[in-house]
Amino acid sequence: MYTKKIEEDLNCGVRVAMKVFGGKWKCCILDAISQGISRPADISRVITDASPRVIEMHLAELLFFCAVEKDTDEVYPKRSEYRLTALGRTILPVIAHLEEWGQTNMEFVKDRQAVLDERMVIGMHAEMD
Amino acid sequence: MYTKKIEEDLNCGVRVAMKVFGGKWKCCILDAISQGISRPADISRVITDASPRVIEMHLAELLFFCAVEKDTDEVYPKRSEYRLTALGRTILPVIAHLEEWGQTNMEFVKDRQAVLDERMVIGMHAEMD
DNA sequence: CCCGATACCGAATCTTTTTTCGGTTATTGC
DNA sequence: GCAATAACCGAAAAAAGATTCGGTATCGGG
Repeated sequence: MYTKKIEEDLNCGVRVAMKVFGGKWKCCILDAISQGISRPADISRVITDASPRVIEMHLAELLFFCAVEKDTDEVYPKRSEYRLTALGRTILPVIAHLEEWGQTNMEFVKDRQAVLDERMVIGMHAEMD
Repeated sequence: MYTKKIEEDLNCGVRVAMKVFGGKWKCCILDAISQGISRPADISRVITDASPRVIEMHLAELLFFCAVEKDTDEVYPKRSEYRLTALGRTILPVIAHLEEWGQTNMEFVKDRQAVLDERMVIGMHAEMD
């Protein structure tokens, strides 16, 4: 985990939520675990865009904030199983809400992003609209 | 806006949502605008922790993705008013959901964070739990 | 005529987050 | 005995994002 230089304000609900499940891949990880994909190696195989390292780090943070719990077989080959806690399960509907908004507006956002990408290639003339 | 080096995947709803309102202060800005605080200078006065510059940049992005619309008086002193678009209004319930989760779990998350902060001061001995 | 207000932009600098890469431990399969 | 697997950690490097600072423009008050 990181040591922050700038004091963070956890008096805002949105910030608190982002603290717990705001990492780049945390929603994907929680989603995978909720589907029964419980071992780190399996999660890595499902979320191929994320490096195994970041999945480890995110799992450690989710564990620390008690969104997931771990159960490790200490004999080798080590096998860990991650499961959602009661707290973790309360996050799922919030993620579902985010996911729904994103799915609804995906095409529009992609289109706008394409405009932006094009501008970067050409050289950023023209206005923002 | 920033030029990304790593190609981002906008096929995930959560990522799409975070793209549009995932900046550090975007939820606060949308909330302020929804309450009728429409001018940049006023938003800055309300969100004192954010620099005016980042508010400008976030407003530009919200504008680009059509979450807000702008209406500028081109005579000096320039006065701009930002309002939520129909799209922007659809974000509010999602933010409310995030905010609610955060409020519900604020004390718990703060407590865990305190454990982490303490560890940083002392020097990071001990396990993660 | 300078100072403050308003809006906004560019660029350097910092902080935070993610990625990459190498390592540890110990078992199983060849 | 060597490679593959599993989980995980540390540290450097890269990328993303936020902040700071200075600048533009123009009006109005003192």
